[in-house]
Amino acid sequence: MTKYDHKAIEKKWQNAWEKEKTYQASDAGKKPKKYVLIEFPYPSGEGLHMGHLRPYTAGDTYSRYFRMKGCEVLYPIGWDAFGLPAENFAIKNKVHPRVSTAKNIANAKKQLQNWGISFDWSREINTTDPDYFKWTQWIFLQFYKAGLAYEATGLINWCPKDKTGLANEEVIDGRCERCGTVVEKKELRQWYLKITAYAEKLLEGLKELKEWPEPVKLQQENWIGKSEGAEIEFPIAQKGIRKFIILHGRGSRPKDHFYTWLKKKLESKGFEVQSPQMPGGEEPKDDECADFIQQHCNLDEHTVVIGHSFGGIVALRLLERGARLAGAILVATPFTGKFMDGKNRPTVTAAAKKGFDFAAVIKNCGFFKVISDTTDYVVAMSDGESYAAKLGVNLIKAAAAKPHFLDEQEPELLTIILSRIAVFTTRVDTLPGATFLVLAPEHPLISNLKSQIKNWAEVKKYIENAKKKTDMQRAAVEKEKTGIFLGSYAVNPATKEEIPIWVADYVLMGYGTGAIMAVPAHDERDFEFAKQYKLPIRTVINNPSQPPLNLRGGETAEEPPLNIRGGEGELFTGEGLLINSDGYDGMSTEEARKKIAKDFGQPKVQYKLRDWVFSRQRYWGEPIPLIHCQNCGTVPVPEEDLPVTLPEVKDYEPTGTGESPLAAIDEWVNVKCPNCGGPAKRETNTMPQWAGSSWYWLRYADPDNKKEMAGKKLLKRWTPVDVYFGGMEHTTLHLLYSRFWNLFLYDQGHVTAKEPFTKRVPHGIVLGPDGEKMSKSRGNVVNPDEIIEKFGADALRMYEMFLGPHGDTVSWNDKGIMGIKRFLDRVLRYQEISKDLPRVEKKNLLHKTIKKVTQDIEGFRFNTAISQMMIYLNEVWKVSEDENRIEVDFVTKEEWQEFLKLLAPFAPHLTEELWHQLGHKDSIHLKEWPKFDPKLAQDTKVTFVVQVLGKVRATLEMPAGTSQQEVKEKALAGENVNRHLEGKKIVKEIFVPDKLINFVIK
RNA sequence: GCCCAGGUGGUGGAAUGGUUUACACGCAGCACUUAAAAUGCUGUGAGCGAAAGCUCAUGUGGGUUCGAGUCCCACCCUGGGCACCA
Repeated sequence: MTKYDHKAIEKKWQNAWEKEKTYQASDAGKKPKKYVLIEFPYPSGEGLHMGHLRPYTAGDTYSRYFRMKGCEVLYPIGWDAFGLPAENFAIKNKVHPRVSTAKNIANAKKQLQNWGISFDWSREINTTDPDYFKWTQWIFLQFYKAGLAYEATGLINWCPKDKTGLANEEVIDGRCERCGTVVEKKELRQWYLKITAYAEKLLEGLKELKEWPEPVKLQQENWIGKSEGAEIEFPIAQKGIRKFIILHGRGSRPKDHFYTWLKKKLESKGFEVQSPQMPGGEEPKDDECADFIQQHCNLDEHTVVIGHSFGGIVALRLLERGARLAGAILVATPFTGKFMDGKNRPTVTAAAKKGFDFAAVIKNCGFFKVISDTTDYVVAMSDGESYAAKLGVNLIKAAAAKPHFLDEQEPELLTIILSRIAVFTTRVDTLPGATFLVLAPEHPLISNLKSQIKNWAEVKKYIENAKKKTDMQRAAVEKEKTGIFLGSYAVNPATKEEIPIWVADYVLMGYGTGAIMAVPAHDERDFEFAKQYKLPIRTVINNPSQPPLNLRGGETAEEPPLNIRGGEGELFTGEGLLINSDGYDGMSTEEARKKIAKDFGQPKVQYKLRDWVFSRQRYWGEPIPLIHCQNCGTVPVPEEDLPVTLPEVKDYEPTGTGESPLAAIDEWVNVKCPNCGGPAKRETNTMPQWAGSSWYWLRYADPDNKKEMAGKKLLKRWTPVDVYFGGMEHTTLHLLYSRFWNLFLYDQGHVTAKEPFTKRVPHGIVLGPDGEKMSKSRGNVVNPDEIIEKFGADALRMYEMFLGPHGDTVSWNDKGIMGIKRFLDRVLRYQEISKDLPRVEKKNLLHKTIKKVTQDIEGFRFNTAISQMMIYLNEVWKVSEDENRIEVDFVTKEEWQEFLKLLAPFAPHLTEELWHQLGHKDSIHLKEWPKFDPKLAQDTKVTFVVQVLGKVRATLEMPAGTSQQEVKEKALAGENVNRHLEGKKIVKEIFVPDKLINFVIK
């Protein structure tokens, strides 16, 4: 008995396929295209594992099937080779990541070839290849030019072990996705991609993805987290302010910038406003201006001075001279007199350099607000920070509509000046029930209120503690809510009542406005908080399942409303009719939402999705192609200078200070500004690993293009990807990022398909034999290469698919593979021993098998396709004791060849070998896929089930299509059936053709 | 807590509302062999029975139906995602 020498045969055909370029996809030709994609691997030092094998084999089987179906199949492969492991290896062993990566790639490539995967190797790509990342950088520049890449300082997730910032999506359960370290919050200047600008498009696009699994779409939808509601502003109760004076900046006039707009806004709130033109024009002097104001304006304890830029210096000068004011608001003031753009403004600098008598300034002023613009590139944030500290307040950071607050309208400024607290809510209808406000500990307005906060030390302690807690700790406390009263009150715009303002860490700065209106009677969290601190709970919606309350909320007309004693009341979060809400009483919650939003707020849509932190402080990534020039600000690297490659460094160690190791390479960092030729510095942050994988499928279409990311013609030929195999774990990472990039590139006219992946097929995880996740530490890792050594690639591939449905998590079972091995051996032996023997046709079974295998491959039910082929072989393979004495007929050569073709996508090596042994000279993998005749695929003989009262009492073998009458007659002749019918009357008869007959008796 | 997916023999799993347990593993018996391995054949949900056959079994409890693993309601458990998102 011959045994299948898998080693020799598999090698032989792998070499032949490579030589013949059997799987190369043609850019030309008339065949319909089919683009099948798997998630390209990270070439780690460990090599590829079972987790790679499963999707790659599925994609391979699928691709081979469509090739035989007559499609031009593109099944490409590449390497996602930037990333931390290579860099950490470099740090440890002082080997350049390029070197270790190349070695790992060579190894992984060999593995893939041993697995017999039919990749088109001519299109192999590598994200670390400068010819590739040139275009990754180019795409970044398109984002930058479109205003979708921006730099900002913010609290970001920071991994202390990897010493780099992380995107929101990379934090799993409060831990770093890569190394599992608890993530900290760190304030850093970072690059962001404005994925939030695409939130709506990403959400809308999901609707078009008809061939995506619902759970994947749902998970993305939840991640984007759209909620529709309203923003409402609560004015802070401030008594005693009657007048504002607006002091303009250097060289400006009262009609410039936001001044006129602000004046009108403040006047409409009933304040008196003066906006005088100060002397000095382009070169104003602070003392002259102060003189002028003192002469022309009435300054008193009811006046607040707003100083913009140079105007801020004048304001402080006035206070220093003894003017008494209610408050001073300093907007983007260059306190140190230094400018980031390098330009000279001599009088401003001179005025600032004089300094101030802070003791006098503080003594004469009720409150200070120091406001800096996070997008300012003229006045440094540090100016604001140091002066805020000297004035004893926290700096208020605001995003100006135009840098340095130069726009005609600056809404954020108005909010700060008026001390209004904006809240976002999806339940505007409950506004009359808002009995207090809660700010997040990071809320910028808190420092604003400082002068009014009597227990500042306590508040400060609370805030600092909250900031120290990680997200995980903050969420873990869940049960007990903590918070502290700020001593200030805001006005509920609906009830006009003054309600207390609290700080509590159950309110998150990152969502909405970082402040909420608390409606304890109708929100679970607010309810808990109110109970804890005995705050009033006012019912404003009647619970329909409870006895109705009167419109004032009491049970009888005489009873007072239900908002009396703090901490007492009921919670109801459902819908109903409004009560206790004056003009809104009796309305449904739905009606009230519309009406109250119209009266007191404006409609607003909020998303949970945050912008994508796009910079990493590491070496082994694509350098962000920007240059910082003292004169021109941030300048993109000209496209003709791309790619910006990585310099050689001695040390790959991250600095840990928030700067990349690249920052230490002076000869790389220092460049000439492409704009003005002056001295400039390169951006030293690199891109996250997700960058290279966010467009790679586009490059496969046109991998050697030197002029473009990918040519339109070839993009049209190949994209979108028809089927994308991959893991659930990428749903809110790679898959979302890729859709974002593709949608953006589509909007910019660079790609031809709006959505990148027509169909998404998730695969299950392969667990170890113990049912646990395979890991070195558990010692349950099954190495695919060892299995191949023992059983061959065909057996391994088929067994992986046979283990269970493609989407399910499966456990590897060492013994099970023998079943597949036996099957393959039997296929081989069948062909051997059936030579020169008489043959018969098994048409029905063959067509049934063709039908099942075809439909199962298309439906990704590879396991049942394999079962059907086993059934076929079992049926034709019946040998008595002596193998040479044939008991059952062999099928004809024609039928056998059809069977081999069915098996070809699953066991490519064996079938190719047998195919050639039958005398063929060409590859089985390019032969036409068998067709089935639906009539022949049906059974000629069927088993009828005879039931009495739904219970099986007999079965009948009869030809398909037998009439009800005939079946009934035969059924009633049966002994057992008769016994159950005895003495009863048949009241009903149910007949299902070719299936069953059921007698209902009485 | 909320949102998904799932729960079927000793095991992996199969099953358009129609014989539950296909296919495979494992196990048992038999054949071949001096023997073992390999290979082949037969059997294999549980209980009762000599057999014919009967009863009970798809997480639990109800319901719809001539008939439910499949549809509906409630609950339990496992896996995945989100998690104070206002």
